[in-house]
Amino acid sequence: MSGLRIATWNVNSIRSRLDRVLDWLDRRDVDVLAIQETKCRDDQFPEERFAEHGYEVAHVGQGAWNGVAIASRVGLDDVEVGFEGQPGFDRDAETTLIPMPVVDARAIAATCAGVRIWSLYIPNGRGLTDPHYTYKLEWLAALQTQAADWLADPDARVALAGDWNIAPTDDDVWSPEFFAGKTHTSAPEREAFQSFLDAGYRDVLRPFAPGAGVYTYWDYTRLRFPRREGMKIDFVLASPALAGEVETAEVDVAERARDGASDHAPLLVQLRAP
DNA sequence: ATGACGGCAAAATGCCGA
Repeated sequence: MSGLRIATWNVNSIRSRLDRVLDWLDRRDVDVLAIQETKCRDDQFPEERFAEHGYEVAHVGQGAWNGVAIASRVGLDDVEVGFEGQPGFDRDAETTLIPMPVVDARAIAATCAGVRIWSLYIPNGRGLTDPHYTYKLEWLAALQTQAADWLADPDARVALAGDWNIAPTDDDVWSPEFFAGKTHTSAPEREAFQSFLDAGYRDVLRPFAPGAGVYTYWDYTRLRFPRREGMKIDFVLASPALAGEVETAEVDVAERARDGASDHAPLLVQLRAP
């Protein structure tokens, strides 16, 4: 019996990417997939198609934006939408007097074969002086507070999987200069990412793909993919116990090369057989 | 100095993305 295969993928619309996502799950023999940017309401999510391929799905959607899900063929228990203290964002704060922050569909959890999986879509930030940037940092701080607690049991098997919208080191972007003054590489964002590592979480990919030029995202424009100009912004951060079970991890870059691909490639993690 | 691609929708232009 082989070990669990866990993946994360920002699919940039599950309705546009449905056939290729299902095909990828089959081809890569994936047990659990954390999905981000489903871009649909709960009633629009194609659960039946996933069921045909043997997967149960937990989803929380927000229409055209955001949306996260977990698809599993090894059980899907204790589903949790959002995390305690998850901040909201007020889209109309600039133009309306009454604050109306909305808790975005950016976090969902489930326990699959004994692993607590979080599918996370960290806010983009937009610009260093944008309210969305403050929101991003608050969101990460609130998540870190909870995530640190999830490590109280040293045997806890926890995976924080998703689109972190942070490139933690200069090796993780094709041009550090290009991103100077922009989001994703700023010191506060990198410190926020580091705070998860300081709490004990580990980037499960880096040991298997060290150094520069390992990316999970390439902009659709400017021929970024053929020019190999990408960013490493998708991560599976694992608790120490879970990280110790990892046999190998890889970015499926070939999936990004296909016609009609998401701008993100999937990240696949293979655990050792029990 | 802005756009490019791509997706979505109170849709044929505006928004969001990183």
